[in-house]
Amino acid sequence: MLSAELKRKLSDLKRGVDEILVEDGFVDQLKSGRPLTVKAGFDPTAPDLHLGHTVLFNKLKQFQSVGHRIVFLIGDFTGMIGDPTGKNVTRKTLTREEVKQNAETYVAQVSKILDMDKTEIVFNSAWIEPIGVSGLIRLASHYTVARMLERDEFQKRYSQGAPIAIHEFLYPLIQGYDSVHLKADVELGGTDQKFNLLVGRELQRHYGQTPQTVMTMPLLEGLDGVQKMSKSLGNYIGITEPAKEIFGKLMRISDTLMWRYFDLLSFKTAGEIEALKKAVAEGKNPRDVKFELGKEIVARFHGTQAAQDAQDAFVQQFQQKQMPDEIPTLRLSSADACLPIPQLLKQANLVKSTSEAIRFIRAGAVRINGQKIDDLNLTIACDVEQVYQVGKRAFAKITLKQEKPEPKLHS
RNA sequence: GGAGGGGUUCCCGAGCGGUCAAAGGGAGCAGACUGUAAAUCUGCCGGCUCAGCCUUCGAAGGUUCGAAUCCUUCCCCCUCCA
Repeated sequence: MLSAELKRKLSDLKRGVDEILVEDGFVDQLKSGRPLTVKAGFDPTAPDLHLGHTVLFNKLKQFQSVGHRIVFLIGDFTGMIGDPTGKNVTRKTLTREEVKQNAETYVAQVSKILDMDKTEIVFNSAWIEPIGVSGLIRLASHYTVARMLERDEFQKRYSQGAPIAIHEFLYPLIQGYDSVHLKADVELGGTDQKFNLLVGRELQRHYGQTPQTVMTMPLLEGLDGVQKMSKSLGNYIGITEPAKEIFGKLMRISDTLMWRYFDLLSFKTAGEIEALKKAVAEGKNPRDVKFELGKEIVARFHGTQAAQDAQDAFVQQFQQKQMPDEIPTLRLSSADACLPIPQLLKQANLVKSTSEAIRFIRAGAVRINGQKIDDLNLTIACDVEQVYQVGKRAFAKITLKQEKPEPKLHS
């Protein structure tokens, strides 16, 4: 029978988790009362973290705050192989310098969530390289092809006759060996990592260790609400983005998705979230609930004041349709006394091309000083400061200056 | 080693000598509506000195008045057999 305290610990740590393997083992570990070694591995490739990544960090943070030992593993060795999960996208091999730099960026960003003073950062090349080819072969002897093929991804590809390169088998093995080396008690990963994480258990058993507890965290959907959040799909919110940007993006997610974000990103208790749901069901405007989400997340990365400012600016700009307080000011130069509007917008980077500018003007999306314009041939005179707006979000205060043309040298 | 299929604009995918900057769908963007939601409707969706011109259909050559479409060589991907 579990004590009440243990039960509470367990359910706190289980919150938001997709799956725990094996829960009984985990309970035993918690019972022991000793600090657990909690491992999570990361590719050294993409140092730009987004909210999707933070789901995992939030969980690490939780472990850390109750006194467990966090090992932050940078997979610089495995990074050279490439995880089979993402099909067979060829990865560029990184130099040591690049890996180091990426790692530093990682640490800087993660420090918004984790206490880095209490976090150990390790690189798996440190122990994988020394074991050499013979070590690798010995390692490979601990696992069978049949077991490898159990992996969903491999099975699918194998039965479809799609290629599986041998080196792809090595990834889970090495990742598993990391757990052996670190004597990990718990390993966290995304649900897509389940297989790899389980290999770690298997290998630890072979090396006479108690198998680690595997905890998988759900993948956070991106802004579109369907595909997982990822940089390459462009449906992400980066944690280094400006406060207003994060706030604005969060406001644009659908009401349904909002609850998912609450579950995976908010530090509110399950009870608090339930209460919000109930309030909305009883007629509270979901927008206001979304405000709360936005503020909490922005505050995490930019502080409370910035969060409040972001909300105020948002209300002003979009609800009251006023111009934002801060509009970037630009000074552009022109060889002539005036410049056609499409060129001006392009030079100001409000549009990608003059063709795009023309399209926007035709669509009625361009305003000058709040006044919609429809004249494609409009030219802008020098020395007049005006506010240009393209679409709902892009603003710039621009003054055009006539510059003397470069004296042309006859060659 | 043998046989076959294929590389088209962000993605999928039609086109198979001129009417092709290239159908259709998706994504994206803008406009309307709103809560900057979602859904829906409308439009746009290579570039430019924009009623015209320039550059795109794996790469390079060639045939032709004219090629994404035909020919040659090369590169790459995939399937089946061994």
